[in-house]
Amino acid sequence: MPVTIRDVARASGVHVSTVSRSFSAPHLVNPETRTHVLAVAEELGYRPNRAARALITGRTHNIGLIVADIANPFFPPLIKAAESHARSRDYHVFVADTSEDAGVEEELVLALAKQVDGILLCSPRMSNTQIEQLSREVPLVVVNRPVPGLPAVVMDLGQGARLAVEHLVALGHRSIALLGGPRGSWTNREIRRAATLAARTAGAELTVFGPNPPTEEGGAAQADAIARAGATAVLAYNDLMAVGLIDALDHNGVKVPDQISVVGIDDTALSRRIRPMLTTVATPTAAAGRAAVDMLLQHGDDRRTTALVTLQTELVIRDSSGPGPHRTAGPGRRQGPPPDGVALTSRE
Amino acid sequence: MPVTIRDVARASGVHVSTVSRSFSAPHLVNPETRTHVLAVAEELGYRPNRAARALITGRTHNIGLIVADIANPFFPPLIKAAESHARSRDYHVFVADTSEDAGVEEELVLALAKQVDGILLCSPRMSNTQIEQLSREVPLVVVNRPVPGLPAVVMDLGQGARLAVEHLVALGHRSIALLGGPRGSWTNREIRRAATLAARTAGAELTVFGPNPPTEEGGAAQADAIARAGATAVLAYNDLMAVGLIDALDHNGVKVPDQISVVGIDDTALSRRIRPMLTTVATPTAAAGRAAVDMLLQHGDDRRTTALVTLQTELVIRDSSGPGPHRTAGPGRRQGPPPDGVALTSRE
DNA sequence: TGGACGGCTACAAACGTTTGCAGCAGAACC
DNA sequence: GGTTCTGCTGCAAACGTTTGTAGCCGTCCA
Repeated sequence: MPVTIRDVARASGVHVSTVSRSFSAPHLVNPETRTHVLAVAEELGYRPNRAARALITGRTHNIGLIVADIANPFFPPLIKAAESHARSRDYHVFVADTSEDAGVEEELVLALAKQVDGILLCSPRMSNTQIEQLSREVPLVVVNRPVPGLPAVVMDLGQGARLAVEHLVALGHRSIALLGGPRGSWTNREIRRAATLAARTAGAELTVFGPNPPTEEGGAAQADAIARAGATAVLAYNDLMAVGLIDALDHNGVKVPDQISVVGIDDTALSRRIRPMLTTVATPTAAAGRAAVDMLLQHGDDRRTTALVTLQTELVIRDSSGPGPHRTAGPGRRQGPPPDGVALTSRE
Repeated sequence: MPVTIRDVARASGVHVSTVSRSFSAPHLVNPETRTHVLAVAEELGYRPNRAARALITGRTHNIGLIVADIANPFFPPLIKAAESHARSRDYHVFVADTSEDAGVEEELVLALAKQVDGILLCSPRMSNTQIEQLSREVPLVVVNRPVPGLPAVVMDLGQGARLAVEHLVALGHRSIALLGGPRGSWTNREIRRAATLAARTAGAELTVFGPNPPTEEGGAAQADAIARAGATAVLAYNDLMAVGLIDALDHNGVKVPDQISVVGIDDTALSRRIRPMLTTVATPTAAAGRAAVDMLLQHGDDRRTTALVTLQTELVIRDSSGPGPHRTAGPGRRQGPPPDGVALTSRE
């Protein structure tokens, strides 16, 4: 016995269409009538049925948000920001988790397609062509990967990786390991590309270890290989892997940063919580969530015109990176980007 | 130009009702007809419009999941488990975040009410009467709080707090601080009740510091007061606060566990990542998420009969708790519950 | 051989909205 | 005083499904 628009119409002595317009087209109805209708609706506790509305208007006022792994600390701030931003625009958010599986990803997009006005696809593992294909079923905004012809929000991790490598080289490291992320990740390729270039430019050697699952275990698993290879510094695909690596190194008696420097990526909450505090590349995840929602909601051609939003990253220097064997006189290692607090707040 | 049931009907030469039944009531349609219809539907890429289905059946096949703070590491595993479990039963999940605000909480329940078949209300900050009132609008399952007459899933944190206090007393602590959580949290009251009782029973003194926001800052803020009060051990409302506290103590030159022991609650991923690794009360969050979904989906009277599910907690002893001043001969502090790995997997 | 029945399908109403169109009153204009 | 216009409201169709009912045809049993 939920109260419908008809109940409100009856109780306020007007036609349903007038009630409808009182809500969705106020300028078409007499102000007096409208306030009366709204009062009655309020009293009856009327809430429009969005399914019915969706049926006729074709717009659900829902959006989908698909991530690889909710439990990965990179995503919650993004989800939180996207959800809250969407809600402020009267949209609700379906959240789904693919468990890093491209198949599940596709399935989820298809399953959600008819139920949402668009989908935020975060860090997809599918191929570009698959994504393009799906974008014909439902509007898509891709996060953390540029897909030709589709609106996307990416972090400039090329720059981030370059900053990280330059930082390590400046500290005196010449043999750097890149702890790679998952296969299929654009971010991973981008980091690899930029890090390789930066290392070559700076005259350092960079070795890639991977691909690996983007988890602590993935990082830990490469600890031996990296130590054995004689690298004195590591750039990890993300904070989680950096943490796993540091732990495994520590377990093997290798001290960070004394013997090996480790730099993470993402600046998740985790990076300030572990010891040594993690030097890492900060990515503006909350801003990315909001930007993606904005792109999705400004429908039509606009979406094409602002097709790619690139957000800046920055290096946050903490305690997990220290002097390397080739250290020359130079700036103190604490110099560089502003201290944590400032960096973190100013990024917003 | 999305393909509807009518397109399928036309293309396969049958009536729409036959198409509909081919999907939702297979036994009512001739097997041959059905396979043909399904083939045509597949070929056309037909996906039933859930809004339309919801309109007529009254069931949306969506559920709402409302949490206090997505970024709090306690919630992601719960969300993940709930989402995946719901999806396996062909339900999709709206996730929303209240920012620990009771007002937003109510608003969200109402906003979601018409759009879902039920809502999982996690760690609500509202009053019981408010919750009961809302449950007349939409089926509710409460997590982390028992509400009379409503189905609920709770963790036995009374037991957890007791175990923690007994552990600390066994280590020789007689002056214990309880780092309280947020006002309005049932869990907080429960912990307080059980810890107080356990301390009294064991002949120890327990002082409550709080309420506090359930964040690192909330924990850090009480570090001075706790140290000044001369407590030698602390039981914190959650891991996040424990971490903040440990950090602040460390910053003041107070060593954990040498000078003060700290025990957390929740066993979030964080607790194994920080140093010292956190002794904490493990809560089965993933199991809670699944149980809550199950309770919600077994509609009708059943929901009443299994109105309260209580999940067991257990103490996971790690490195943040150590001997206190009144240590007597006794079991080594490493004894007790099984080691991490076992405890963590067996809990599932 | 007639009737009952069972298996299958078509018909049409309904779900709760939105929205183009028509109608109506009064104001404004000439 | 007629016409046009404006502001408001009612009417009814439509959105894409589900589902109760009725109809058809063939089979079975007596």
